[in-house]
Amino acid sequence: MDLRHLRYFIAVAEEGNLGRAALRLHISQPPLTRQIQQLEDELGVCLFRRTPKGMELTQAGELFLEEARNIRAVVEQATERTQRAGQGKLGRLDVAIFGSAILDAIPKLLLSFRNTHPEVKVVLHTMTKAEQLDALRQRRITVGFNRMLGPMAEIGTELVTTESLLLAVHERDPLSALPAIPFRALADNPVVLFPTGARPNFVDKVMALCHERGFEPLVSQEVGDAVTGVALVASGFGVCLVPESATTLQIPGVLYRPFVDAPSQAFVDLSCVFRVDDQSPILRAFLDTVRAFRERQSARP
Amino acid sequence: MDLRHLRYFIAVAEEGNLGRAALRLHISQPPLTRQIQQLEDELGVCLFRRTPKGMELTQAGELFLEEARNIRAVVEQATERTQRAGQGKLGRLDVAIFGSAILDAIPKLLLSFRNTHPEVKVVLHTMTKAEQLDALRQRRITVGFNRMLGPMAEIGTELVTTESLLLAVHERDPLSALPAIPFRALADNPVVLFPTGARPNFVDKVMALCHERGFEPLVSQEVGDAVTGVALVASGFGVCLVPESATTLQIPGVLYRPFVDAPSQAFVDLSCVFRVDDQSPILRAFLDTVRAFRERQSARP
DNA sequence: CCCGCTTGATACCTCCAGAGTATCGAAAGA
DNA sequence: TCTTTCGATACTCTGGAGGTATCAAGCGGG
Repeated sequence: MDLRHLRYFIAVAEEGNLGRAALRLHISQPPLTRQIQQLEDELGVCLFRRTPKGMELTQAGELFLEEARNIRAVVEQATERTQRAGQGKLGRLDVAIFGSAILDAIPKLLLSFRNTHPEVKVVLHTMTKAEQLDALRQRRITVGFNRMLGPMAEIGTELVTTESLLLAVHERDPLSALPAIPFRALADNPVVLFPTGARPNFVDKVMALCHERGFEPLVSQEVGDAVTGVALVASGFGVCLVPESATTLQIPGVLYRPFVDAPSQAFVDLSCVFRVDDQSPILRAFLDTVRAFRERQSARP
Repeated sequence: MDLRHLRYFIAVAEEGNLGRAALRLHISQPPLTRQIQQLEDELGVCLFRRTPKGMELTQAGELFLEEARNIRAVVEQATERTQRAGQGKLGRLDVAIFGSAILDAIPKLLLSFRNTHPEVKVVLHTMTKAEQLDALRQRRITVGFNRMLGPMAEIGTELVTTESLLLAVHERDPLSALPAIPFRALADNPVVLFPTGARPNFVDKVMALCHERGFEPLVSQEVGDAVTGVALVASGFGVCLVPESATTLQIPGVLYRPFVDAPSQAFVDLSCVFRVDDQSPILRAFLDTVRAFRERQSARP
């Protein structure tokens, strides 16, 4: 049996007459006769009463008509859903994020994607950078977010946003009296650094900036993420270099200050990572959203 | 799109490899390649990732796999149900009965049919003989039950059972003292006759039997059906000729007696009627049940 | 009562699409 | 580097879907 048989059968049942059905199907009457006979033979069931007035459905035929219409509807729905999936409008997107990155850009980005692709289920996974790359290779995630990403084989990156560095200081720290901090202040004040873990990371960035200026920072503590770092600042562990978005964290006692001498490399990027060979339409749609987001950001800084 | 495409697609998805899928489908690999390409072109969606290891489903492909399996199941179920309908095992049978015939044979018959064809919904309609014939012609019913049926154009009959005539008498009627009644007694006792309505009927039968013996029955009342007739006997209206099955009506004060001289034509038949041109498998199955029932009846009288 | 119209069925032909054979190119493993 | 395994392509062939012509049966009108 074939979908053609069903199409023909429905036409004959609805027209009640081979000639008119053939007309509607844009074929001639004899092949239609044969296709209906073939269908009946294959089912082993008589579907029509042949009368001089036309074709009348038998009881079995009436039942089969319902079934045939149902099959047709199911097939149509299946193709429609598959096409939406093929356009990246239906499905699932597994996204990896790192501990404290959910501060500013990522929620906005995910919200924007959700608005344009309401039928895509976005699943979030918290992972370190190394775990993200592993998960990408195993296809457990489709896209990851991270900072300080170097070029990697098989992995593509797309910049989300670039943030300048700020210094988190305690309100009772004398530095907080200054509206902007000179970078060298890091040589004399204990600094909380993050994250520990896979290199290259934010710590390297800060160390490089200091070495560039010919001094060694006074490291008081290394922690896992920005939230912990700012918490330690609140407890008097010293100061902490954080990306702009960390200012979302309003912790009592902590103030954020820019650098007065704004070093040219005192910026940190947030990018997303994905397999370069991944042609998934959902990923493509997501990357489009990322690009649109970045353009909107740079348009009104 | 074609059911063949779905079959091929499912095979490739399950084997993960064109070669093995082709083997399983008993075709060679190149046509399979083309059919899958065709399916993808038609949907406008990429369903597989081609890798050197084989064919991996994309996300859209996975969704379509579920849909395809579902379609296959729906089609299978449709053919299966249609085939059962074609064998008369699934569907609906509209049956006409007359007022008081539901006494003995018909309930047993319907019960027996219900046991062998549990998925056929039997719908009962109460109709007079003339209404039954009309309804048959308009296909509002498939089979009817009645007595005293002559040959009719386009209508076939199948004998259900033949019952001998009994006389219903009141227990205070002197006739009730006799274990069997002489037929001539009808000449001297008031008789309740039924039914009124379309000829030929049971009344004609009784009149003919009397005339055959050269007397005219003393008619006290004509009524519509056996139940009313027996009720009148209970009220002292006289005697009433009834078919054997009426003895199921156990009304206080009414006794049933056979005729002592059992006239050879003192039998009345119950038949079913149907369109001779009706090839419906449910009707055929029902008529088979009727024949089997009659044979069982005549085997142990 | 016959003729014409409508209905589905049959015979025969044509041609396309699905299936087969041979072969290629790419990637992974020995 | 060579071999194996995978999918893709080019070419050919054949079965079956579709077309034309025609038939047989039943109904309605003259």
